[in-house]
Amino acid sequence: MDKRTKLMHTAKRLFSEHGFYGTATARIAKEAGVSNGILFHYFPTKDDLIKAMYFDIKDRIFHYSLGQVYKGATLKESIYTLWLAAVEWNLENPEDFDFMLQFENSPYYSVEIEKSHKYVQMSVELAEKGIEQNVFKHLTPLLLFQLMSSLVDTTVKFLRINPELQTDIEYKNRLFEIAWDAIKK
Amino acid sequence: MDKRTKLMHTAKRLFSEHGFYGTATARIAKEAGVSNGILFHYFPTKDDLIKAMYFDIKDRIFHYSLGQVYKGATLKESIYTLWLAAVEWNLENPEDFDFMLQFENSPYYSVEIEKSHKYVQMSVELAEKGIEQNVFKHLTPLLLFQLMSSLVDTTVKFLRINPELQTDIEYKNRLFEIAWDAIKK
DNA sequence: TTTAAAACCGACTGATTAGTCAATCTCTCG
DNA sequence: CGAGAGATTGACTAATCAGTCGGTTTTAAA
Repeated sequence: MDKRTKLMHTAKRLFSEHGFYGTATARIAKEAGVSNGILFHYFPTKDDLIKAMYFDIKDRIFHYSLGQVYKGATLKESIYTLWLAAVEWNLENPEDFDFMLQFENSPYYSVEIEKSHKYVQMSVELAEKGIEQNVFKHLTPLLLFQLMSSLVDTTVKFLRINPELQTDIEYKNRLFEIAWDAIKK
Repeated sequence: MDKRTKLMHTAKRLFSEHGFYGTATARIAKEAGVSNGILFHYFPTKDDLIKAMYFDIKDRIFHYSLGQVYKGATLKESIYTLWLAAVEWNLENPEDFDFMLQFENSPYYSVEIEKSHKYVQMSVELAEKGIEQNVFKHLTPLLLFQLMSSLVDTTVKFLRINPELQTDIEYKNRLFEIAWDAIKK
């Protein structure tokens, strides 16, 4: 693993545990087993590191989710697949999840940053389709996406403190129905 | 206004704008027009200040919301009233809203802290009632509350970037239906 | 009026921080 | 091989930070 990646791994762990505030750059470098200088070689400022991590995580969840949806699926099937992919990915990557929550609710974040990512763009297109087909409530597509996202987040938080339900696919289906009922007409 | 309150007001403004990380205690004291020492007289550590602010905000939204629900209301009416009260309070107090989002998604936060507040306890009781009456989905009451909360947050974020909709009560009712559909059986 | 506690001040400090820099090493490719 | 670019080091610094402290003022009750 190259040092840039090592740094991001360590930073993710420390940020999710101690927050942006509680994590010194020197500590990140030290625990990553690299020199202090190399951190600033790859990420000119601490903020750059934080933002780079955000885009990296979004990229990975995007590719993970996209690989799951298949062409012939109905709209509900596609939404279900994406919902489940997001839930499971976040459960399997708790540090990424915590990092994202912190980032998206910090002053770093803005709607512009959100909209700039392919993952969001693709989801919004799907929402538009659902509205056209009269399957979804007639609301702004971006809002529908944000609603789904926040329900995913809440679901993940819930399953994290109830790990015995994580393997119960029947229960997960019921949790999906919450999200589906929220957006469907 | 006493200095303790002044400090909390200023801290709220600075935290919501620059984050916990980006706000120095000295700056809070200076902009509040009080001495540095008095901050640590009232709040022994910066963390104490942050936590005190959290409980203060929860208290205020609790009293605001509770004043709105009336005795004879049906379950749906009560939920609607609480939903609307939360949405409007957050829209009218954007700094409190931003602060809460940051706090609740930071390492400061835990389920224990959440459950410790009356506002949550009362909401959970309402959720229990709805489940018993077979009006709500049969899920953990706390989960139902958390779902509602996150939908309120998403709604507030949405209305903030679409201010022209904030006075449209018809539109707000449609937004409420999202939340209602999510939890109702 | 006395007294004690609480409120208040702001200069100060020791620790910590993000970021720099001059030097060395490693890799790649002509 | 040789040369240039990128990778890497870690000691260093200037700034900043949370929190302290010795002393003064205000408050309120006795």
